[in-house]
Amino acid sequence: MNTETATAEASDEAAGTSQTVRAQSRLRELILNGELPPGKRIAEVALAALLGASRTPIRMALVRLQEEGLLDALPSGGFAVKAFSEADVHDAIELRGTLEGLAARLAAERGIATALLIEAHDCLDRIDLLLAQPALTEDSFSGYVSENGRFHDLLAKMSGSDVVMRQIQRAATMPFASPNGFVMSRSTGPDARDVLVVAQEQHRSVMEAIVKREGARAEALMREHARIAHKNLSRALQSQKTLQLLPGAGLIRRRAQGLS
Amino acid sequence: MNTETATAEASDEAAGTSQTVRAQSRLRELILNGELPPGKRIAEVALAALLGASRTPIRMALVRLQEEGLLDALPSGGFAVKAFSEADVHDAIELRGTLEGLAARLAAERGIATALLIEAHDCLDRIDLLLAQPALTEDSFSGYVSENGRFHDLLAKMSGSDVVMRQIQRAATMPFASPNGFVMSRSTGPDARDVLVVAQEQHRSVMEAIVKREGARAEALMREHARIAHKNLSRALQSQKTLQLLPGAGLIRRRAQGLS
DNA sequence: AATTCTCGCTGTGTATACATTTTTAACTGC
DNA sequence: GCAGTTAAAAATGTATACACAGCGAGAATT
Repeated sequence: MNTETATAEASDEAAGTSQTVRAQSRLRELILNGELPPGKRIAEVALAALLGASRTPIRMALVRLQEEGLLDALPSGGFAVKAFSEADVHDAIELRGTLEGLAARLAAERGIATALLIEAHDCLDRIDLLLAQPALTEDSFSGYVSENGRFHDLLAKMSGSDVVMRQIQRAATMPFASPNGFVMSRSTGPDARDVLVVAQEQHRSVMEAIVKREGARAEALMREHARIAHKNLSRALQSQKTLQLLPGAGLIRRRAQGLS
Repeated sequence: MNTETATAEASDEAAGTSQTVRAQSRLRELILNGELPPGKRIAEVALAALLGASRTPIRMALVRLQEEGLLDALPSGGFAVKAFSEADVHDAIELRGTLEGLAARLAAERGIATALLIEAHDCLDRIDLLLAQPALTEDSFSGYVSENGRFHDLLAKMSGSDVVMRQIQRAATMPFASPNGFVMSRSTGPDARDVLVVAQEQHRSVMEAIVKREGARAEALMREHARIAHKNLSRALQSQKTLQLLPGAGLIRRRAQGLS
Protein backbone atom coordinates (compact mmCIF):
# COMPACT_ATOMS: atom_id res chain seq x y z
CA MET A 1 0.00 0.00 0.00
CA ASN A 2 2.69 2.49 0.90
CA THR A 3 4.91 3.89 -1.80
CA GLU A 4 8.05 2.35 -0.37
CA THR A 5 6.73 -1.14 -1.02
CA ALA A 6 5.47 -0.18 -4.43
CA THR A 7 8.73 1.26 -5.65
CA ALA A 8 10.69 -1.58 -4.12
CA GLU A 9 8.55 -4.10 -5.98
CA ALA A 10 8.87 -2.12 -9.16
CA SER A 11 12.63 -1.83 -9.08
CA ASP A 12 12.87 -5.50 -8.19
CA GLU A 13 10.75 -6.29 -11.17
CA ALA A 14 13.14 -4.48 -13.50
CA ALA A 15 16.29 -5.60 -11.75
CA GLY A 16 18.22 -7.58 -14.33
CA THR A 17 17.45 -5.30 -17.27
CA SER A 18 19.28 -2.37 -18.78
CA GLN A 19 19.38 1.15 -17.41
CA THR A 20 17.13 2.37 -20.21
CA VAL A 21 14.36 -0.12 -19.46
CA ARG A 22 14.60 0.52 -15.74
CA ALA A 23 14.41 4.25 -16.31
CA GLN A 24 11.41 3.82 -18.58
CA SER A 25 9.50 1.75 -16.02
CA ARG A 26 10.31 3.97 -13.09
CA LEU A 27 9.57 7.13 -15.02
CA ARG A 28 6.24 5.74 -16.14
CA GLU A 29 5.40 5.07 -12.51
CA LEU A 30 6.39 8.56 -11.49
CA ILE A 31 4.11 10.00 -14.15
CA LEU A 32 1.15 7.76 -13.36
CA ASN A 33 1.48 8.44 -9.66
CA GLY A 34 1.30 12.12 -10.43
CA GLU A 35 4.68 12.87 -8.88
CA LEU A 36 5.61 14.93 -11.91
CA PRO A 37 3.26 17.85 -12.52
CA PRO A 38 1.70 17.88 -16.01
CA GLY A 39 2.76 20.71 -18.29
CA LYS A 40 5.98 21.48 -16.46
CA ARG A 41 9.23 20.67 -18.18
CA ILE A 42 10.98 17.55 -16.92
CA ALA A 43 14.53 18.33 -15.78
CA GLU A 44 16.80 15.64 -17.17
CA VAL A 45 19.65 16.17 -14.72
CA ALA A 46 17.34 15.95 -11.72
CA LEU A 47 15.76 12.79 -13.11
CA ALA A 48 19.16 11.28 -13.75
CA ALA A 49 20.14 11.98 -10.16
CA LEU A 50 16.84 10.62 -8.85
CA LEU A 51 16.97 7.41 -10.86
CA GLY A 52 20.67 6.89 -10.39
CA ALA A 53 21.65 6.76 -14.04
CA SER A 54 23.30 9.12 -16.48
CA ARG A 55 21.37 11.36 -18.82
CA THR A 56 21.78 9.07 -21.82
CA PRO A 57 19.43 6.24 -20.76
CA ILE A 58 17.08 8.80 -19.22
CA ARG A 59 16.89 10.50 -22.57
CA MET A 60 16.07 7.22 -24.31
CA ALA A 61 13.29 6.58 -21.84
CA LEU A 62 11.91 10.08 -22.42
CA VAL A 63 11.80 9.56 -26.17
CA ARG A 64 10.08 6.21 -25.77
CA LEU A 65 7.48 7.63 -23.40
CA GLN A 66 6.86 10.48 -25.78
CA GLU A 67 6.19 8.02 -28.58
CA GLU A 68 3.97 6.14 -26.17
CA GLY A 69 1.95 9.31 -25.74
CA LEU A 70 2.60 10.07 -22.08
CA LEU A 71 4.92 13.00 -22.78
CA ASP A 72 4.76 16.07 -24.97
CA ALA A 73 7.85 17.39 -26.71
CA LEU A 74 8.25 21.06 -25.87
CA PRO A 75 9.01 23.38 -28.80
CA SER A 76 12.01 24.83 -27.00
CA GLY A 77 13.39 21.37 -26.30
CA GLY A 78 12.83 18.84 -23.60
CA PHE A 79 9.64 17.12 -22.54
CA ALA A 80 6.66 17.66 -20.27
CA VAL A 81 4.05 15.33 -18.84
CA LYS A 82 1.01 15.36 -21.05
CA ALA A 83 -2.32 16.54 -19.71
CA PHE A 84 -5.52 14.89 -20.88
CA SER A 85 -8.97 16.41 -21.03
CA GLU A 86 -12.04 14.44 -20.09
CA ALA A 87 -12.87 14.30 -23.79
CA ASP A 88 -9.45 12.78 -24.49
CA VAL A 89 -10.12 10.00 -22.03
CA HIS A 90 -13.53 9.39 -23.57
CA ASP A 91 -12.02 9.16 -27.05
CA ALA A 92 -9.22 6.90 -25.89
CA ILE A 93 -11.79 4.47 -24.54
CA GLU A 94 -13.77 4.60 -27.78
CA LEU A 95 -10.54 4.02 -29.67
CA ARG A 96 -9.65 0.93 -27.69
CA GLY A 97 -13.18 -0.38 -28.17
CA THR A 98 -12.89 0.10 -31.92
CA LEU A 99 -9.56 -1.69 -32.09
CA GLU A 100 -10.69 -4.55 -29.89
CA GLY A 101 -13.81 -4.73 -32.04
CA LEU A 102 -11.57 -5.14 -35.08
CA ALA A 103 -9.66 -7.91 -33.31
CA ALA A 104 -12.90 -9.70 -32.44
CA ARG A 105 -14.20 -9.44 -35.99
CA LEU A 106 -10.98 -10.74 -37.48
CA ALA A 107 -10.96 -13.60 -34.95
CA ALA A 108 -14.50 -14.53 -35.94
CA GLU A 109 -13.87 -14.26 -39.67
CA ARG A 110 -10.58 -16.12 -39.71
CA GLY A 111 -11.16 -18.59 -36.91
CA ILE A 112 -8.85 -19.07 -33.96
CA ALA A 113 -6.43 -21.75 -32.86
CA THR A 114 -7.81 -24.36 -30.46
CA ALA A 115 -5.13 -23.58 -27.89
CA LEU A 116 -6.25 -19.96 -27.73
CA LEU A 117 -9.88 -21.00 -27.44
CA ILE A 118 -9.11 -23.30 -24.53
CA GLU A 119 -7.07 -20.66 -22.75
CA ALA A 120 -9.81 -18.08 -23.21
CA HIS A 121 -12.43 -20.41 -21.81
CA ASP A 122 -10.17 -21.22 -18.89
CA CYS A 123 -9.82 -17.50 -18.28
CA LEU A 124 -13.58 -16.97 -18.30
CA ASP A 125 -14.19 -20.00 -16.08
CA ARG A 126 -11.88 -18.50 -13.48
CA ILE A 127 -13.78 -15.24 -13.58
CA ASP A 128 -17.03 -17.14 -13.12
CA LEU A 129 -15.51 -18.78 -10.07
CA LEU A 130 -14.48 -15.43 -8.63
CA LEU A 131 -17.96 -14.02 -9.19
CA ALA A 132 -19.71 -17.03 -7.68
CA GLN A 133 -19.49 -15.50 -4.22
CA PRO A 134 -22.29 -13.07 -3.39
CA ALA A 135 -19.87 -10.48 -2.01
CA LEU A 136 -16.43 -9.66 -3.34
CA THR A 137 -13.23 -9.45 -1.33
CA GLU A 138 -10.21 -7.39 -2.22
CA ASP A 139 -8.58 -10.57 -3.49
CA SER A 140 -11.54 -11.28 -5.70
CA PHE A 141 -11.10 -7.90 -7.30
CA SER A 142 -7.39 -8.23 -7.87
CA GLY A 143 -8.07 -11.70 -9.27
CA TYR A 144 -10.62 -10.25 -11.65
CA VAL A 145 -8.22 -7.55 -12.76
CA SER A 146 -5.61 -10.18 -13.49
CA GLU A 147 -7.91 -12.48 -15.46
CA ASN A 148 -9.60 -9.60 -17.23
CA GLY A 149 -6.24 -8.37 -18.45
CA ARG A 150 -5.40 -11.87 -19.63
CA PHE A 151 -8.68 -12.13 -21.53
CA HIS A 152 -8.13 -8.86 -23.35
CA ASP A 153 -4.57 -9.88 -24.22
CA LEU A 154 -5.88 -13.17 -25.55
CA LEU A 155 -8.46 -11.37 -27.64
CA ALA A 156 -5.75 -9.28 -29.25
CA LYS A 157 -3.89 -12.48 -30.03
CA MET A 158 -7.03 -14.03 -31.52
CA SER A 159 -6.98 -11.40 -34.24
CA GLY A 160 -4.13 -13.42 -35.70
CA SER A 161 -2.39 -10.22 -36.70
CA ASP A 162 0.76 -8.84 -35.14
CA VAL A 163 -0.01 -5.44 -36.63
CA VAL A 164 -3.42 -5.28 -34.96
CA MET A 165 -2.08 -6.68 -31.69
CA ARG A 166 0.67 -4.12 -31.55
CA GLN A 167 -1.74 -1.26 -32.15
CA ILE A 168 -4.09 -2.47 -29.43
CA GLN A 169 -1.21 -2.63 -26.97
CA ARG A 170 -0.26 0.91 -27.93
CA ALA A 171 -3.80 2.19 -27.46
CA ALA A 172 -4.04 0.51 -24.06
CA THR A 173 -0.81 2.06 -22.81
CA MET A 174 -2.60 5.07 -21.48
CA PRO A 175 -3.75 3.99 -18.06
CA PHE A 176 -7.37 5.07 -18.25
CA ALA A 177 -7.71 3.50 -21.70
CA SER A 178 -6.54 0.13 -20.44
CA PRO A 179 -9.17 -2.60 -20.01
CA ASN A 180 -8.48 -2.54 -16.27
CA GLY A 181 -8.22 1.21 -15.98
CA PHE A 182 -11.50 1.84 -14.18
CA VAL A 183 -12.13 -1.54 -12.64
CA MET A 184 -10.46 -0.68 -9.35
CA SER A 185 -12.26 2.65 -9.19
CA ARG A 186 -15.54 0.75 -8.96
CA SER A 187 -14.34 -1.70 -6.34
CA THR A 188 -16.03 0.30 -3.61
CA GLY A 189 -19.68 0.97 -4.55
CA PRO A 190 -22.58 -1.36 -3.68
CA ASP A 191 -23.11 -2.49 -7.28
CA ALA A 192 -19.45 -3.41 -7.66
CA ARG A 193 -20.16 -7.07 -8.29
CA ASP A 194 -23.01 -6.38 -10.71
CA VAL A 195 -20.76 -4.38 -12.99
CA LEU A 196 -18.36 -7.29 -13.25
CA VAL A 197 -21.21 -9.72 -13.83
CA VAL A 198 -22.38 -7.68 -16.80
CA ALA A 199 -18.85 -7.43 -18.15
CA GLN A 200 -18.37 -11.16 -17.84
CA GLU A 201 -21.64 -11.80 -19.68
CA GLN A 202 -20.24 -9.69 -22.51
CA HIS A 203 -17.02 -11.69 -22.45
CA ARG A 204 -19.02 -14.88 -22.91
CA SER A 205 -21.13 -13.40 -25.69
CA VAL A 206 -18.09 -12.21 -27.60
CA MET A 207 -16.50 -15.63 -27.39
CA GLU A 208 -19.72 -17.25 -28.58
CA ALA A 209 -19.88 -14.89 -31.54
CA ILE A 210 -16.26 -15.60 -32.41
CA VAL A 211 -16.78 -19.36 -32.27
CA LYS A 212 -19.93 -19.09 -34.38
CA ARG A 213 -18.03 -16.99 -36.89
CA GLU A 214 -20.38 -14.05 -36.41
CA GLY A 215 -17.96 -11.24 -37.16
CA ALA A 216 -20.28 -8.24 -37.05
CA ARG A 217 -21.80 -9.38 -33.76
CA ALA A 218 -18.42 -10.00 -32.18
CA GLU A 219 -17.28 -6.53 -33.23
CA ALA A 220 -20.38 -4.76 -31.95
CA LEU A 221 -20.24 -6.60 -28.64
CA MET A 222 -16.61 -5.78 -28.09
CA ARG A 223 -17.21 -2.12 -28.79
CA GLU A 224 -20.08 -2.02 -26.34
CA HIS A 225 -17.96 -3.86 -23.80
CA ALA A 226 -15.36 -1.12 -23.87
CA ARG A 227 -18.08 1.45 -23.28
CA ILE A 228 -18.49 0.17 -19.73
CA ALA A 229 -15.45 2.33 -19.09
CA HIS A 230 -17.40 5.42 -20.15
CA LYS A 231 -19.85 4.97 -17.31
CA ASN A 232 -17.04 4.22 -14.91
CA LEU A 233 -15.29 7.39 -16.03
CA SER A 234 -18.31 9.55 -15.26
CA ARG A 235 -18.70 8.05 -11.81
CA ALA A 236 -15.01 8.22 -11.03
CA LEU A 237 -14.88 11.89 -11.87
CA GLN A 238 -17.78 12.61 -9.55
CA SER A 239 -16.12 11.45 -6.36
CA GLN A 240 -12.62 12.16 -5.19
CA LYS A 241 -12.39 8.84 -3.37
CA THR A 242 -12.73 6.66 -6.43
CA LEU A 243 -10.38 8.95 -8.35
CA GLN A 244 -7.66 7.99 -5.92
CA LEU A 245 -7.93 4.40 -7.10
CA LEU A 246 -7.47 5.34 -10.74
CA PRO A 247 -3.86 5.16 -11.90
CA GLY A 248 -2.84 8.30 -13.71
CA ALA A 249 -5.83 10.26 -12.49
CA GLY A 250 -3.59 13.28 -12.01
CA LEU A 251 -3.08 13.50 -15.77
CA ILE A 252 -6.73 14.39 -16.32
CA ARG A 253 -6.88 18.13 -16.02
CA ARG A 254 -9.92 19.36 -14.15
CA ARG A 255 -8.50 22.14 -12.01
CA ALA A 256 -4.83 23.10 -11.78
CA GLN A 257 -2.88 20.95 -9.36
CA GLY A 258 -1.15 23.63 -7.32
CA LEU A 259 2.35 22.25 -6.83
CA SER A 260 4.76 25.08 -7.48
CA MET B 1 15.78 10.14 -60.69
CA ASN B 2 19.30 9.32 -59.53
CA THR B 3 19.99 8.91 -55.86
CA GLU B 4 22.23 11.95 -55.70
CA THR B 5 19.36 14.27 -56.56
CA ALA B 6 17.04 12.46 -54.18
CA THR B 7 19.34 12.68 -51.20
CA ALA B 8 20.20 16.28 -51.98
CA GLU B 9 16.53 17.22 -52.01
CA ALA B 10 15.98 15.32 -48.82
CA SER B 11 18.76 16.93 -46.89
CA ASP B 12 17.68 20.34 -48.14
CA GLU B 13 14.22 19.69 -46.87
CA ALA B 14 15.48 19.00 -43.36
CA ALA B 15 18.16 21.67 -43.38
CA GLY B 16 17.36 23.95 -40.47
CA THR B 17 16.35 21.22 -38.03
CA SER B 18 18.30 19.29 -35.46
CA GLN B 19 20.60 16.39 -36.15
CA THR B 20 18.12 13.93 -34.67
CA VAL B 21 15.28 15.00 -36.95
CA ARG B 22 17.55 15.00 -39.98
CA ALA B 23 18.81 11.53 -39.12
CA GLN B 24 15.26 10.27 -38.66
CA SER B 25 14.13 11.56 -42.05
CA ARG B 26 17.16 10.32 -43.92
CA LEU B 27 17.10 6.96 -42.20
CA ARG B 28 13.43 6.52 -43.04
CA GLU B 29 14.25 7.19 -46.66
CA LEU B 30 17.06 4.68 -46.63
CA ILE B 31 14.73 2.06 -45.22
CA LEU B 32 11.87 2.79 -47.62
CA ASN B 33 14.22 2.77 -50.59
CA GLY B 34 15.38 -0.66 -49.54
CA GLU B 35 18.99 0.41 -49.15
CA LEU B 36 19.17 -1.37 -45.82
CA PRO B 37 18.45 -5.09 -46.03
CA PRO B 38 15.56 -6.23 -43.77
CA GLY B 39 16.53 -8.51 -40.90
CA LYS B 40 20.17 -7.54 -40.85
CA ARG B 41 21.43 -5.52 -37.90
CA ILE B 42 21.94 -1.84 -38.56
CA ALA B 43 25.50 -0.76 -37.79
CA GLU B 44 25.33 2.47 -35.84
CA VAL B 45 28.88 3.58 -36.52
CA ALA B 46 28.51 3.09 -40.25
CA LEU B 47 25.22 5.02 -40.20
CA ALA B 48 26.80 7.80 -38.20
CA ALA B 49 29.58 8.07 -40.76
CA LEU B 50 27.10 7.93 -43.65
CA LEU B 51 24.79 10.58 -42.24
CA GLY B 52 27.57 12.77 -40.92
CA ALA B 53 26.49 12.87 -37.30
CA SER B 54 27.60 11.24 -34.09
CA ARG B 55 26.04 8.11 -32.70
CA THR B 56 23.85 9.93 -30.19
CA PRO B 57 21.31 11.50 -32.59
CA ILE B 58 21.46 8.36 -34.75
CA ARG B 59 20.47 6.37 -31.70
CA MET B 60 17.54 8.69 -31.00
CA ALA B 61 16.35 8.30 -34.57
CA LEU B 62 16.62 4.52 -34.31
CA VAL B 63 14.49 4.45 -31.16
CA ARG B 64 11.88 6.69 -32.76
CA LEU B 65 11.71 4.55 -35.88
CA GLN B 66 11.37 1.45 -33.76
CA GLU B 67 8.41 2.98 -31.96
CA GLU B 68 7.06 3.94 -35.35
CA GLY B 69 7.17 0.29 -36.31
CA LEU B 70 9.76 0.36 -39.06
CA LEU B 71 12.50 -1.28 -37.00
CA ASP B 72 12.71 -4.33 -34.79
CA ALA B 73 14.76 -4.30 -31.61
CA LEU B 74 17.13 -7.26 -31.69
CA PRO B 75 17.29 -9.28 -28.47
CA SER B 76 21.07 -9.02 -28.39
CA GLY B 77 20.89 -5.26 -28.79
CA GLY B 78 20.66 -2.94 -31.74
CA PHE B 79 18.00 -2.74 -34.40
CA ALA B 80 17.11 -4.30 -37.72
CA VAL B 81 14.81 -3.25 -40.54
CA LYS B 82 11.46 -4.94 -40.05
CA ALA B 83 10.17 -7.33 -42.66
CA PHE B 84 6.46 -7.47 -43.41
CA SER B 85 4.48 -10.40 -44.73
CA GLU B 86 1.75 -9.93 -47.30
CA ALA B 87 -0.73 -10.63 -44.48
CA ASP B 88 0.80 -7.84 -42.42
CA VAL B 89 0.25 -5.38 -45.23
CA HIS B 90 -3.33 -6.57 -45.62
CA ASP B 91 -3.97 -6.11 -41.90
CA ALA B 92 -2.32 -2.72 -41.82
CA ILE B 93 -4.71 -1.56 -44.54
CA GLU B 94 -7.69 -2.98 -42.68
CA LEU B 95 -6.45 -1.25 -39.55
CA ARG B 96 -6.22 2.13 -41.23
CA GLY B 97 -9.69 1.64 -42.68
CA THR B 98 -11.07 0.88 -39.24
CA LEU B 99 -9.47 3.94 -37.69
CA GLU B 100 -10.55 6.22 -40.52
CA GLY B 101 -14.00 4.70 -40.18
CA LEU B 102 -13.98 5.69 -36.53
CA ALA B 103 -12.95 9.22 -37.47
CA ALA B 104 -15.76 9.44 -40.02
CA ARG B 105 -18.33 8.16 -37.53
CA LEU B 106 -17.24 10.62 -34.85
CA ALA B 107 -17.29 13.45 -37.39
CA ALA B 108 -20.86 12.55 -38.35
CA GLU B 109 -22.06 12.13 -34.78
CA ARG B 110 -20.45 15.27 -33.41
CA GLY B 111 -20.67 17.52 -36.40
CA ILE B 112 -17.74 19.37 -37.92
CA ALA B 113 -16.62 22.98 -38.03
CA THR B 114 -17.65 24.94 -41.11
CA ALA B 115 -14.06 25.80 -41.94
CA LEU B 116 -13.17 22.12 -42.16
CA LEU B 117 -16.22 21.42 -44.30
CA ILE B 118 -15.29 24.16 -46.74
CA GLU B 119 -11.71 23.00 -46.96
CA ALA B 120 -12.79 19.40 -47.56
CA HIS B 121 -15.14 20.45 -50.36
CA ASP B 122 -12.40 22.56 -51.89
CA CYS B 123 -10.17 19.53 -51.77
CA LEU B 124 -12.75 17.33 -53.49
CA ASP B 125 -13.49 20.01 -56.09
CA ARG B 126 -9.84 20.07 -57.03
CA ILE B 127 -9.82 16.31 -57.47
CA ASP B 128 -12.90 16.56 -59.69
CA LEU B 129 -11.03 19.09 -61.79
CA LEU B 130 -8.05 16.79 -62.12
CA LEU B 131 -10.27 13.90 -63.15
CA ALA B 132 -12.22 15.95 -65.67
CA GLN B 133 -9.70 15.15 -68.37
CA PRO B 134 -10.29 11.84 -70.15
CA ALA B 135 -6.64 10.82 -69.84
CA LEU B 136 -4.33 11.49 -66.94
CA THR B 137 -0.87 13.00 -67.09
CA GLU B 138 1.90 12.43 -64.61
CA ASP B 139 1.07 15.82 -63.12
CA SER B 140 -2.55 14.83 -62.69
CA PHE B 141 -1.46 11.85 -60.69
CA SER B 142 0.89 13.74 -58.44
CA GLY B 143 -1.86 16.32 -57.99
CA TYR B 144 -4.27 13.58 -57.00
CA VAL B 145 -1.76 12.15 -54.53
CA SER B 146 -1.36 15.54 -52.96
CA GLU B 147 -5.09 16.30 -52.65
CA ASN B 148 -5.90 12.77 -51.58
CA GLY B 149 -3.42 13.05 -48.74
CA ARG B 150 -4.95 16.36 -47.76
CA PHE B 151 -8.43 14.88 -47.72
CA HIS B 152 -7.41 12.02 -45.47
CA ASP B 153 -5.65 14.42 -43.13
CA LEU B 154 -8.77 16.56 -43.01
CA LEU B 155 -10.89 13.55 -42.23
CA ALA B 156 -8.68 12.72 -39.26
CA LYS B 157 -9.12 16.30 -38.08
CA MET B 158 -12.90 16.05 -38.52
CA SER B 159 -12.99 13.40 -35.81
CA GLY B 160 -12.46 16.31 -33.43
CA SER B 161 -10.20 14.14 -31.31
CA ASP B 162 -6.46 14.54 -30.96
CA VAL B 163 -6.20 11.02 -29.63
CA VAL B 164 -7.87 9.54 -32.70
CA MET B 165 -5.94 11.80 -35.06
CA ARG B 166 -2.66 10.81 -33.53
CA GLN B 167 -3.44 7.12 -33.80
CA ILE B 168 -4.44 7.46 -37.45
CA GLN B 169 -1.18 9.21 -38.21
CA ARG B 170 0.68 6.40 -36.50
CA ALA B 171 -1.16 3.73 -38.45
CA ALA B 172 -0.48 5.53 -41.72
CA THR B 173 3.25 5.77 -41.07
CA MET B 174 3.93 2.47 -42.71
CA PRO B 175 4.21 3.32 -46.35
CA PHE B 176 1.91 0.70 -47.80
CA ALA B 177 -0.72 1.49 -45.16
CA SER B 178 -0.75 5.16 -46.12
CA PRO B 179 -3.74 6.43 -48.10
CA ASN B 180 -1.42 7.15 -51.01
CA GLY B 181 0.61 3.99 -50.67
CA PHE B 182 -0.67 2.19 -53.71
CA VAL B 183 -1.91 5.08 -55.79
CA MET B 184 1.31 5.48 -57.73
CA SER B 185 1.54 1.75 -58.33
CA ARG B 186 -1.66 1.99 -60.34
CA SER B 187 -0.59 5.01 -62.34
CA THR B 188 0.37 2.85 -65.28
CA GLY B 189 -2.57 0.51 -66.05
CA PRO B 190 -5.31 1.33 -68.58
CA ASP B 191 -7.97 1.64 -65.88
CA ALA B 192 -5.83 4.06 -63.87
CA ARG B 193 -8.34 6.89 -64.12
CA ASP B 194 -11.33 4.68 -63.33
CA VAL B 195 -9.82 3.63 -60.01
CA LEU B 196 -9.47 7.26 -58.98
CA VAL B 197 -13.00 8.04 -60.16
CA VAL B 198 -14.38 5.33 -57.91
CA ALA B 199 -12.27 6.54 -55.00
CA GLN B 200 -13.46 10.09 -55.50
CA GLU B 201 -17.08 8.94 -55.56
CA GLN B 202 -16.46 7.37 -52.16
CA HIS B 203 -14.92 10.61 -50.91
CA ARG B 204 -18.08 12.44 -51.88
CA SER B 205 -20.35 9.83 -50.31
CA VAL B 206 -18.45 9.92 -47.04
CA MET B 207 -18.72 13.69 -46.88
CA GLU B 208 -22.42 13.50 -47.62
CA ALA B 209 -22.89 10.98 -44.82
CA ILE B 210 -20.94 13.14 -42.40
CA VAL B 211 -22.97 16.23 -43.26
CA LYS B 212 -26.24 14.31 -42.92
CA ARG B 213 -25.06 13.01 -39.55
CA GLU B 214 -25.26 9.40 -40.74
CA GLY B 215 -22.53 7.92 -38.56
CA ALA B 216 -22.86 4.23 -39.41
CA ARG B 217 -22.92 4.95 -43.13
CA ALA B 218 -19.91 7.23 -42.94
CA GLU B 219 -17.98 4.58 -41.05
CA ALA B 220 -18.88 1.76 -43.43
CA LEU B 221 -18.03 3.87 -46.46
CA MET B 222 -14.65 4.87 -45.08
CA ARG B 223 -13.79 1.27 -44.33
CA GLU B 224 -14.71 0.20 -47.80
CA HIS B 225 -12.73 3.08 -49.23
CA ALA B 226 -9.58 1.84 -47.56
CA ARG B 227 -10.16 -1.59 -49.07
CA ILE B 228 -9.34 -0.20 -52.49
CA ALA B 229 -5.77 -0.66 -51.32
CA HIS B 230 -6.36 -4.41 -50.97
CA LYS B 231 -7.03 -4.77 -54.65
CA ASN B 232 -4.10 -2.53 -55.48
CA LEU B 233 -1.90 -4.66 -53.27
CA SER B 234 -2.81 -7.84 -55.12
CA ARG B 235 -2.11 -6.28 -58.49
CA ALA B 236 1.09 -4.65 -57.36
CA LEU B 237 2.45 -7.95 -56.10
CA GLN B 238 1.72 -9.61 -59.42
CA SER B 239 3.98 -7.44 -61.52
CA GLN B 240 7.50 -6.35 -60.76
CA LYS B 241 7.06 -3.08 -62.66
CA THR B 242 4.34 -1.68 -60.45
CA LEU B 243 6.20 -2.88 -57.36
CA GLN B 244 9.00 -0.50 -58.27
CA LEU B 245 6.61 2.41 -57.82
CA LEU B 246 5.61 1.33 -54.33
CA PRO B 247 7.67 2.97 -51.60
CA GLY B 248 8.98 0.45 -49.17
CA ALA B 249 8.20 -2.49 -51.42
CA GLY B 250 11.48 -4.10 -50.37
CA LEU B 251 10.14 -4.52 -46.86
CA ILE B 252 7.54 -7.02 -48.02
CA ARG B 253 9.26 -10.36 -47.86
CA ARG B 254 8.40 -12.59 -50.76
CA ARG B 255 11.77 -14.11 -51.65
CA ALA B 256 15.08 -13.21 -50.04
CA GLN B 257 16.67 -10.12 -51.51
CA GLY B 258 20.14 -11.45 -52.30
CA LEU B 259 22.42 -8.65 -51.24
CA SER B 260 25.36 -10.23 -49.45
C1' DA C 1 9.49 54.53 -12.21
C1' DA C 2 9.29 51.87 -16.29
C1' DT C 3 11.50 49.75 -20.05
C1' DT C 4 15.12 47.76 -22.49
C1' DC C 5 19.50 45.77 -22.98
C1' DT C 6 23.04 42.89 -21.37
C1' DC C 7 25.19 39.46 -18.69
C1' DG C 8 25.09 35.12 -16.56
C1' DC C 9 23.15 30.73 -15.70
C1' DT C 10 20.58 26.71 -16.27
C1' DG C 11 19.43 23.11 -19.45
C1' DT C 12 19.10 20.64 -23.72
C1' DG C 13 21.48 18.71 -27.93
C1' DT C 14 25.62 16.62 -29.50
C1' DA C 15 30.08 14.50 -29.51
C1' DT C 16 33.32 11.40 -27.66
C1' DA C 17 35.45 8.18 -24.57
C1' DC C 18 34.95 3.82 -21.99
C1' DA C 19 33.32 -0.79 -20.62
C1' DT C 20 30.77 -4.83 -21.36
C1' DT C 21 28.77 -8.00 -24.32
C1' DT C 22 28.27 -10.27 -28.59
C1' DT C 23 29.97 -12.04 -32.64
C1' DT C 24 33.17 -13.80 -35.62
C1' DA C 25 37.07 -16.12 -36.95
C1' DA C 26 40.92 -18.85 -36.30
C1' DC C 27 42.99 -22.73 -34.19
C1' DT C 28 43.23 -27.11 -32.08
C1' DG C 29 41.70 -31.65 -31.08
C1' DC C 30 39.11 -35.67 -32.45
C1' DG D 1 36.77 -32.70 -42.30
C1' DC D 2 34.06 -31.08 -38.52
C1' DA D 3 33.04 -29.47 -34.07
C1' DG D 4 34.31 -27.14 -29.97
C1' DT D 5 36.85 -23.63 -27.74
C1' DT D 6 39.18 -19.49 -27.22
C1' DA D 7 40.61 -15.04 -28.33
C1' DA D 8 40.29 -10.88 -30.75
C1' DA D 9 37.59 -7.47 -32.84
C1' DA D 10 33.56 -4.94 -33.35
C1' DA D 11 29.36 -3.12 -31.80
C1' DT D 12 26.13 -1.71 -28.31
C1' DG D 13 24.99 0.51 -23.80
C1' DT D 14 26.48 4.02 -20.68
C1' DA D 15 28.85 7.95 -18.83
C1' DT D 16 30.77 12.39 -19.28
C1' DA D 17 32.35 16.58 -21.32
C1' DC D 18 31.30 20.49 -24.23
C1' DA D 19 28.77 23.92 -27.02
C1' DC D 20 24.87 26.57 -27.88
C1' DA D 21 20.35 28.28 -27.00
C1' DG D 22 16.77 29.97 -24.02
C1' DC D 23 15.41 32.37 -19.81
C1' DG D 24 15.71 35.38 -16.05
C1' DA D 25 17.69 38.80 -13.24
C1' DG D 26 19.78 43.03 -12.75
C1' DA D 27 21.50 47.33 -14.13
C1' DA D 28 21.49 51.37 -16.86
C1' DT D 29 19.12 54.76 -19.46
C1' DT D 30 15.19 57.50 -20.70
